[in-house]
Amino acid sequence: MVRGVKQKRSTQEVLTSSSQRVTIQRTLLLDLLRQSDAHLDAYELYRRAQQKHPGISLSTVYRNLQLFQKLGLVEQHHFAEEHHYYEAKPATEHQHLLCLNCGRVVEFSCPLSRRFKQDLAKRYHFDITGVELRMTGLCSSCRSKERQ
Amino acid sequence: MVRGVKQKRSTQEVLTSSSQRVTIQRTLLLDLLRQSDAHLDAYELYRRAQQKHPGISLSTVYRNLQLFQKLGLVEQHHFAEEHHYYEAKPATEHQHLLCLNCGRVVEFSCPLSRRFKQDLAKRYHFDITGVELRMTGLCSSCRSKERQ
DNA sequence: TGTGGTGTGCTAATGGTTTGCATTAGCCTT
DNA sequence: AAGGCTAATGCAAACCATTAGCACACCACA
Repeated sequence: MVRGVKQKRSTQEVLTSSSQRVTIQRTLLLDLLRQSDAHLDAYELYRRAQQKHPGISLSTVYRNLQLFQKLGLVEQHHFAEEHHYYEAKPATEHQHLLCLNCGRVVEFSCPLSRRFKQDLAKRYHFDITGVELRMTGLCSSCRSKERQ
Repeated sequence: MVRGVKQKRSTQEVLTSSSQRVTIQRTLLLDLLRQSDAHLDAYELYRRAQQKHPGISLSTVYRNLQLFQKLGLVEQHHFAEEHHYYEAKPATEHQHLLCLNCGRVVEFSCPLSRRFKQDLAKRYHFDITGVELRMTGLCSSCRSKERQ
Protein backbone atom coordinates (compact mmCIF):
# COMPACT_ATOMS: atom_id res chain seq x y z
CA MET A 1 0.00 0.00 0.00
CA VAL A 2 1.51 3.26 -1.10
CA ARG A 3 0.63 5.53 1.76
CA GLY A 4 1.99 8.82 0.55
CA VAL A 5 0.27 8.71 -2.81
CA LYS A 6 -3.01 7.66 -1.34
CA GLN A 7 -2.95 10.53 1.11
CA LYS A 8 -1.95 13.11 -1.43
CA ARG A 9 -4.76 12.14 -3.72
CA SER A 10 -7.26 12.33 -0.93
CA THR A 11 -5.96 15.75 0.07
CA GLN A 12 -6.44 17.06 -3.44
CA GLU A 13 -9.84 15.48 -3.73
CA VAL A 14 -11.08 17.09 -0.56
CA LEU A 15 -9.68 20.49 -1.39
CA THR A 16 -10.96 20.42 -4.92
CA SER A 17 -14.40 19.22 -3.96
CA SER A 18 -14.67 22.08 -1.46
CA SER A 19 -13.67 24.49 -4.23
CA GLN A 20 -10.46 25.28 -2.41
CA ARG A 21 -7.33 25.83 -4.38
CA VAL A 22 -4.71 23.15 -4.07
CA THR A 23 -1.51 24.97 -3.19
CA ILE A 24 1.81 23.45 -2.30
CA GLN A 25 1.50 24.97 1.16
CA ARG A 26 -1.85 23.33 1.80
CA THR A 27 -0.76 19.99 0.52
CA LEU A 28 2.39 20.13 2.59
CA LEU A 29 0.63 21.16 5.78
CA LEU A 30 -2.08 18.55 5.50
CA ASP A 31 0.44 15.85 4.70
CA LEU A 32 2.53 16.80 7.70
CA LEU A 33 -0.51 16.69 9.95
CA ARG A 34 -1.50 13.31 8.62
CA GLN A 35 1.95 11.81 8.82
CA SER A 36 2.49 12.96 12.37
CA ASP A 37 1.30 10.64 15.06
CA ALA A 38 1.64 13.33 17.69
CA HIS A 39 -0.48 16.37 18.29
CA LEU A 40 1.10 19.47 16.80
CA ASP A 41 0.66 23.09 17.67
CA ALA A 42 0.75 25.77 15.01
CA TYR A 43 4.38 26.65 15.61
CA GLU A 44 5.64 23.08 15.54
CA LEU A 45 3.77 22.51 12.29
CA TYR A 46 5.35 25.71 10.96
CA ARG A 47 8.80 24.49 11.92
CA ARG A 48 8.30 21.21 10.15
CA ALA A 49 6.82 22.85 7.09
CA GLN A 50 9.79 25.21 6.86
CA GLN A 51 12.13 22.29 6.43
CA LYS A 52 10.41 21.29 3.20
CA HIS A 53 9.31 24.71 2.05
CA PRO A 54 11.50 27.38 3.69
CA GLY A 55 9.48 30.35 2.53
CA ILE A 56 6.26 29.36 4.23
CA SER A 57 4.75 31.86 6.61
CA LEU A 58 3.26 31.32 10.02
CA SER A 59 0.11 33.15 8.92
CA THR A 60 -0.36 30.59 6.21
CA VAL A 61 -0.15 27.85 8.79
CA TYR A 62 -2.80 29.51 10.94
CA ARG A 63 -5.05 30.28 8.00
CA ASN A 64 -4.92 26.74 6.75
CA LEU A 65 -5.38 25.17 10.15
CA GLN A 66 -8.58 27.16 10.31
CA LEU A 67 -9.58 26.03 6.87
CA PHE A 68 -8.86 22.40 7.66
CA GLN A 69 -10.99 22.67 10.72
CA LYS A 70 -13.87 24.09 8.75
CA LEU A 71 -13.55 21.26 6.27
CA GLY A 72 -13.49 18.77 9.11
CA LEU A 73 -10.00 17.55 8.25
CA VAL A 74 -8.35 18.32 11.55
CA GLU A 75 -9.42 18.65 15.13
CA GLN A 76 -8.32 21.20 17.65
CA HIS A 77 -7.52 20.23 21.22
CA HIS A 78 -6.94 22.26 24.34
CA PHE A 79 -4.25 20.38 26.17
CA ALA A 80 -2.35 23.32 27.54
CA GLU A 81 -3.61 26.74 28.41
CA GLU A 82 -2.96 29.36 25.77
CA HIS A 83 -2.06 26.86 23.16
CA HIS A 84 -3.96 24.80 20.66
CA TYR A 85 -2.96 21.43 19.40
CA TYR A 86 -4.10 20.00 16.11
CA GLU A 87 -4.52 16.48 14.93
CA ALA A 88 -5.58 15.10 11.56
CA LYS A 89 -9.07 13.76 12.03
CA PRO A 90 -8.72 10.06 12.70
CA ALA A 91 -11.01 7.37 11.36
CA THR A 92 -11.91 6.16 14.81
CA GLU A 93 -13.18 8.55 17.41
CA HIS A 94 -10.96 8.68 20.43
CA GLN A 95 -10.52 10.72 23.55
CA HIS A 96 -7.59 12.00 25.54
CA LEU A 97 -6.06 11.39 28.90
CA LEU A 98 -3.61 14.09 29.86
CA CYS A 99 -0.93 14.11 32.52
CA LEU A 100 -0.95 17.52 34.14
CA ASN A 101 2.67 17.19 35.19
CA CYS A 102 4.59 15.93 32.17
CA GLY A 103 2.00 16.63 29.47
CA ARG A 104 1.91 13.07 28.25
CA VAL A 105 -1.21 12.36 26.21
CA VAL A 106 -2.80 8.94 26.05
CA GLU A 107 -5.50 8.27 23.52
CA PHE A 108 -8.29 5.94 24.42
CA SER A 109 -11.49 4.93 22.76
CA CYS A 110 -14.75 5.62 24.42
CA PRO A 111 -17.34 3.17 23.13
CA LEU A 112 -20.11 4.59 25.29
CA SER A 113 -20.03 8.02 23.77
CA ARG A 114 -22.46 7.01 21.06
CA ARG A 115 -25.11 6.04 23.55
CA PHE A 116 -24.52 9.23 25.47
CA LYS A 117 -24.92 11.18 22.32
CA GLN A 118 -28.24 9.61 21.46
CA ASP A 119 -29.63 10.05 24.95
CA LEU A 120 -28.57 13.64 25.20
CA ALA A 121 -29.62 14.55 21.71
CA LYS A 122 -33.09 13.32 22.48
CA ARG A 123 -33.35 14.90 25.91
CA TYR A 124 -32.13 18.35 24.93
CA HIS A 125 -33.19 18.37 21.28
CA PHE A 126 -29.64 18.89 20.16
CA ASP A 127 -27.99 17.77 16.99
CA ILE A 128 -24.69 16.62 18.43
CA THR A 129 -21.75 16.70 16.06
CA GLY A 130 -18.74 16.68 18.35
CA VAL A 131 -17.68 14.92 21.50
CA GLU A 132 -14.63 15.86 23.45
CA LEU A 133 -13.89 13.90 26.57
CA ARG A 134 -10.77 14.99 28.36
CA MET A 135 -9.52 13.40 31.50
CA THR A 136 -6.67 14.88 33.44
CA GLY A 137 -4.48 13.61 36.22
CA LEU A 138 -1.07 12.17 36.86
CA CYS A 139 0.59 9.35 34.99
CA SER A 140 2.24 6.58 36.95
CA SER A 141 5.80 7.87 36.61
CA CYS A 142 4.86 11.38 37.69
CA ARG A 143 2.94 9.97 40.59
CA SER A 144 5.89 7.97 41.83
CA LYS A 145 8.14 11.00 41.40
CA GLU A 146 5.81 13.05 43.58
CA ARG A 147 5.93 10.45 46.31
CA GLN A 148 9.67 10.67 46.69
CA MET B 1 -32.14 29.71 54.45
CA VAL B 2 -30.07 32.84 54.33
CA ARG B 3 -28.05 32.26 51.23
CA GLY B 4 -25.85 35.32 51.25
CA VAL B 5 -24.66 34.93 54.78
CA LYS B 6 -23.99 31.25 54.45
CA GLN B 7 -21.89 31.80 51.34
CA LYS B 8 -19.91 34.66 52.81
CA ARG B 9 -18.96 32.63 55.82
CA SER B 10 -17.85 29.73 53.70
CA THR B 11 -15.78 32.04 51.51
CA GLN B 12 -13.96 33.42 54.51
CA GLU B 13 -13.48 30.00 55.99
CA VAL B 14 -11.90 28.66 52.85
CA LEU B 15 -9.63 31.63 52.33
CA THR B 16 -8.56 31.70 55.95
CA SER B 17 -7.95 28.00 56.15
CA SER B 18 -5.71 28.22 53.08
CA SER B 19 -3.87 31.09 54.78
CA GLN B 20 -5.12 33.48 52.14
CA ARG B 21 -6.02 36.97 53.13
CA VAL B 22 -9.67 37.83 53.07
CA THR B 23 -9.92 41.02 51.04
CA ILE B 24 -13.09 42.74 49.90
CA GLN B 25 -12.09 42.05 46.29
CA ARG B 26 -11.75 38.33 46.90
CA THR B 27 -14.97 38.08 48.81
CA LEU B 28 -16.80 40.05 46.15
CA LEU B 29 -15.43 38.03 43.25
CA LEU B 30 -16.15 34.68 44.82
CA ASP B 31 -19.64 35.76 45.80
CA LEU B 32 -20.34 36.94 42.26
CA LEU B 33 -19.14 33.65 40.86
CA ARG B 34 -21.28 31.71 43.28
CA GLN B 35 -24.37 33.79 42.77
CA SER B 36 -24.18 33.60 39.02
CA ASP B 37 -25.87 30.66 37.42
CA ALA B 38 -24.13 31.36 34.13
CA HIS B 39 -20.53 30.81 33.19
CA LEU B 40 -18.55 34.01 33.36
CA ASP B 41 -15.39 35.03 31.62
CA ALA B 42 -12.83 37.24 33.32
CA TYR B 43 -14.09 40.41 31.73
CA GLU B 44 -17.74 39.82 32.51
CA LEU B 45 -16.81 39.11 36.12
CA TYR B 46 -14.79 42.30 36.12
CA ARG B 47 -17.77 44.28 34.80
CA ARG B 48 -20.02 42.91 37.51
CA ALA B 49 -17.45 43.48 40.22
CA GLN B 50 -17.01 47.08 39.13
CA GLN B 51 -20.66 47.80 39.86
CA LYS B 52 -20.15 46.98 43.51
CA HIS B 53 -16.55 48.06 43.87
CA PRO B 54 -15.72 50.55 41.12
CA GLY B 55 -11.99 50.67 41.80
CA ILE B 56 -11.34 47.00 41.19
CA SER B 57 -8.76 46.12 38.58
CA LEU B 58 -8.86 43.51 35.87
CA SER B 59 -5.52 42.15 37.07
CA THR B 60 -7.06 41.46 40.42
CA VAL B 61 -9.81 39.50 38.73
CA TYR B 62 -7.30 37.40 36.85
CA ARG B 63 -5.08 36.90 39.85
CA ASN B 64 -7.95 35.74 41.98
CA LEU B 65 -9.46 33.51 39.35
CA GLN B 66 -6.12 31.77 39.32
CA LEU B 67 -6.09 31.55 43.07
CA PHE B 68 -9.63 30.20 43.19
CA GLN B 69 -8.68 27.54 40.70
CA LYS B 70 -5.71 26.50 42.76
CA LEU B 71 -7.92 26.26 45.82
CA GLY B 72 -10.41 24.22 43.84
CA LEU B 73 -13.17 26.79 44.23
CA VAL B 74 -13.85 27.42 40.57
CA GLU B 75 -13.47 25.51 37.36
CA GLN B 76 -12.26 26.77 34.05
CA HIS B 77 -14.01 25.84 30.82
CA HIS B 78 -13.09 26.24 27.19
CA PHE B 79 -16.35 27.04 25.51
CA ALA B 80 -15.14 29.55 22.99
CA GLU B 81 -11.76 29.81 21.40
CA GLU B 82 -9.46 32.35 22.97
CA HIS B 83 -11.58 32.77 26.01
CA HIS B 84 -11.93 31.05 29.33
CA TYR B 85 -15.12 30.73 31.25
CA TYR B 86 -15.28 30.20 34.96
CA GLU B 87 -17.85 28.61 37.16
CA ALA B 88 -17.98 28.20 40.91
CA LYS B 89 -17.30 24.54 41.59
CA PRO B 90 -20.66 22.86 41.93
CA ALA B 91 -21.50 20.15 44.43
CA THR B 92 -22.47 17.71 41.70
CA GLU B 93 -20.18 16.97 38.83
CA HIS B 94 -21.71 17.88 35.53
CA GLN B 95 -20.75 18.25 31.92
CA HIS B 96 -21.56 20.67 29.13
CA LEU B 97 -23.44 20.61 25.89
CA LEU B 98 -22.62 23.59 23.73
CA CYS B 99 -24.48 25.02 20.75
CA LEU B 100 -21.87 26.07 18.21
CA ASN B 101 -24.21 28.60 16.66
CA CYS B 102 -25.78 30.55 19.52
CA GLY B 103 -23.39 29.55 22.31
CA ARG B 104 -26.11 28.19 24.55
CA VAL B 105 -24.73 25.91 27.24
CA VAL B 106 -26.75 23.06 28.69
CA GLU B 107 -25.47 21.27 31.74
CA PHE B 108 -26.07 17.60 32.11
CA SER B 109 -24.93 15.01 34.55
CA CYS B 110 -22.87 12.11 33.40
CA PRO B 111 -23.28 9.26 35.85
CA LEU B 112 -21.01 6.94 33.86
CA SER B 113 -17.95 9.07 34.22
CA ARG B 114 -17.01 7.40 37.48
CA ARG B 115 -16.88 3.98 35.91
CA PHE B 116 -14.88 5.36 33.01
CA LYS B 117 -12.47 6.89 35.42
CA GLN B 118 -11.88 3.66 37.27
CA ASP B 119 -11.41 1.63 34.11
CA LEU B 120 -9.03 4.09 32.57
CA ALA B 121 -7.11 4.70 35.74
CA LYS B 122 -6.44 1.00 35.97
CA ARG B 123 -5.61 0.49 32.31
CA TYR B 124 -3.20 3.38 31.94
CA HIS B 125 -1.96 3.61 35.53
CA PHE B 126 -3.18 7.15 35.83
CA ASP B 127 -4.41 8.97 38.87
CA ILE B 128 -7.37 10.76 37.33
CA THR B 129 -8.43 13.97 39.02
CA GLY B 130 -10.45 15.77 36.39
CA VAL B 131 -13.04 14.88 33.81
CA GLU B 132 -14.24 17.29 31.17
CA LEU B 133 -16.80 16.01 28.72
CA ARG B 134 -17.87 18.54 26.16
CA MET B 135 -20.38 17.87 23.48
CA THR B 136 -20.97 20.32 20.69
CA GLY B 137 -23.65 20.68 18.08
CA LEU B 138 -26.75 22.67 17.29
CA CYS B 139 -29.65 23.32 19.60
CA SER B 140 -33.16 22.81 18.30
CA SER B 141 -33.88 26.46 17.57
CA CYS B 142 -30.64 26.96 15.68
CA ARG B 143 -31.30 23.80 13.73
CA SER B 144 -34.73 24.95 12.63
CA LYS B 145 -33.31 28.35 11.70
CA GLU B 146 -30.75 26.67 9.46
CA ARG B 147 -33.43 24.73 7.68
CA GLN B 148 -35.29 27.83 6.60
C1' DT C 1 -2.26 51.04 67.00
C1' DG C 2 2.11 49.74 64.68
C1' DT C 3 4.65 46.59 61.58
C1' DG C 4 5.69 43.18 58.02
C1' DG C 5 4.45 41.31 54.12
C1' DT C 6 0.73 40.05 50.97
C1' DG C 7 -2.74 42.05 47.76
C1' DT C 8 -4.11 45.69 44.79
C1' DG C 9 -4.19 49.08 40.95
C1' DC C 10 -1.91 50.96 37.35
C1' DT C 11 0.73 50.45 33.22
C1' DA C 12 3.50 48.14 30.22
C1' DA C 13 4.83 43.77 28.35
C1' DT C 14 3.89 39.19 26.48
C1' DG C 15 2.78 35.93 23.07
C1' DG C 16 -0.36 33.30 20.39
C1' DT C 17 -3.32 34.48 16.76
C1' DT C 18 -5.41 37.58 13.22
C1' DT C 19 -5.53 41.19 9.77
C1' DG C 20 -4.22 44.47 5.87
C1' DC C 21 -2.10 44.85 1.84
C1' DA C 22 0.84 44.19 -2.03
C1' DT C 23 2.45 40.28 -4.64
C1' DT C 24 2.13 35.54 -6.33
C1' DA C 25 0.11 31.71 -8.31
C1' DG C 26 -4.18 28.36 -9.00
C1' DC C 27 -7.84 27.59 -12.05
C1' DC C 28 -10.74 28.41 -15.90
C1' DT C 29 -11.56 30.21 -20.51
C1' DT C 30 -9.98 31.03 -24.89
C1' DA D 1 -0.08 27.46 -24.21
C1' DA D 2 -1.56 32.37 -22.80
C1' DG D 3 -4.36 35.62 -20.22
C1' DG D 4 -7.34 37.13 -16.76
C1' DC D 5 -9.80 36.70 -12.59
C1' DT D 6 -9.41 35.74 -7.76
C1' DA D 7 -8.02 33.38 -4.01
C1' DA D 8 -3.81 32.36 -1.37
C1' DT D 9 0.59 33.77 0.33
C1' DG D 10 4.26 36.43 2.85
C1' DC D 11 5.38 40.11 5.47
C1' DA D 12 4.65 43.35 9.05
C1' DA D 13 1.73 45.44 12.04
C1' DA D 14 -2.31 44.98 14.89
C1' DC D 15 -5.12 42.44 18.30
C1' DC D 16 -6.45 41.03 22.60
C1' DA D 17 -6.68 38.01 26.51
C1' DT D 18 -3.59 37.34 30.03
C1' DT D 19 0.65 38.23 32.86
C1' DA D 20 4.39 40.84 35.11
C1' DG D 21 6.62 44.89 37.49
C1' DC D 22 6.33 48.14 40.75
C1' DA D 23 4.73 51.54 44.13
C1' DC D 24 1.19 52.00 47.37
C1' DA D 25 -2.58 50.16 50.32
C1' DC D 26 -4.44 47.23 53.69
C1' DC D 27 -4.92 42.58 56.15
C1' DA D 28 -3.30 39.76 60.01
C1' DC D 29 -1.07 39.47 64.02
C1' DA D 30 1.47 41.24 67.91
